[in-house]
Amino acid sequence: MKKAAELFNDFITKKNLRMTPQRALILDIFLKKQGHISAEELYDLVKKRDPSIGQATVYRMLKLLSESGIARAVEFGDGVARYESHIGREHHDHLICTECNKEVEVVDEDIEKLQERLARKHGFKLTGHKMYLYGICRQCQRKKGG
Amino acid sequence: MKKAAELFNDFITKKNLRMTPQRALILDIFLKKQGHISAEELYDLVKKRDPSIGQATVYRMLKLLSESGIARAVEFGDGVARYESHIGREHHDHLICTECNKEVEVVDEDIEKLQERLARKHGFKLTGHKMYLYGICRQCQRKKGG
DNA sequence: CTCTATAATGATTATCATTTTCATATTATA
DNA sequence: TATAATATGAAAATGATAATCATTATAGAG
Repeated sequence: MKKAAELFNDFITKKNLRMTPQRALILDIFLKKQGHISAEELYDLVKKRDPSIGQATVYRMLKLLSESGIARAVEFGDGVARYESHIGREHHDHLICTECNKEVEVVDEDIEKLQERLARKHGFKLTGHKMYLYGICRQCQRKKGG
Repeated sequence: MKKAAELFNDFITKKNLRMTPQRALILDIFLKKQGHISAEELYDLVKKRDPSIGQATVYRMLKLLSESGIARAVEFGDGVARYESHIGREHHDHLICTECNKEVEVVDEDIEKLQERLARKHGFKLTGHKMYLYGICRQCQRKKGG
């Protein structure tokens, strides 16, 4: 938690921006929330603690969090941007059940290595990736079978 | 080309929908366009051939194309949905240069196998995936270096 | 071929997430 | 504190997509 707050302060300073109570509160709430969160969900949480904060501020803050590398966007293809904390968390990809929308965070070192290799083969220097695996989870397979 | 048109006809029939000149034209243009295309880009192309076609029809058609398995959505995270032909084309993933937005279609059989394995490990039956690799292409690396 | 029920069309409006605007308030600093 | 720049919140604007609805076109029955 502390590390992220420091990182954000560094970012703010470097960019000649300013720390404000609103930003501090939004950062705090964002970091405490695990998993992914949309701007609106975050706004709802923020409002509970300070109803005077506007949602434009939340949107603006999410942009700053992304730029600073503290948050990163996760696309689910439903037209809503979601963000997750990118600091103090392991990198992971997403395994999603297309029946019940359950989501599991996964990592596979071998895949990561092959991604590097694949990019290099095409002359690219890999800087990041997003991988979404879609399938049917155990429970939903049972449901369908029964 | 022919195969996709037949597939769409089968889909249309099975769903008790109807083939129309508009749908035929949009399908034709969609199939001829390689790479990915947004609803608006497709609409612009369609308008050139028949200015009377409305964009609602294009949106509706893209939905049908997705449902029928002829098109599939590609997310680029810029808030615009793009589609690409999914028939008569090899499956592929995307390698994108974050500097110049150049995009290369890639496939790696080893990665595909590991994805299967990873999903299975979590009890999922894999039905599909999306993988986006982000990096800096050769030219842009040079540019930065020079 | 004609009739008929139903689906498709296109123009328009609505929706929903996100961004911008702008007047006001707050901040860091001199 | 005074000042210049940035941040805020409310509201309006935007942009992509979806829904509405009156009209038109289609497939199949006869």
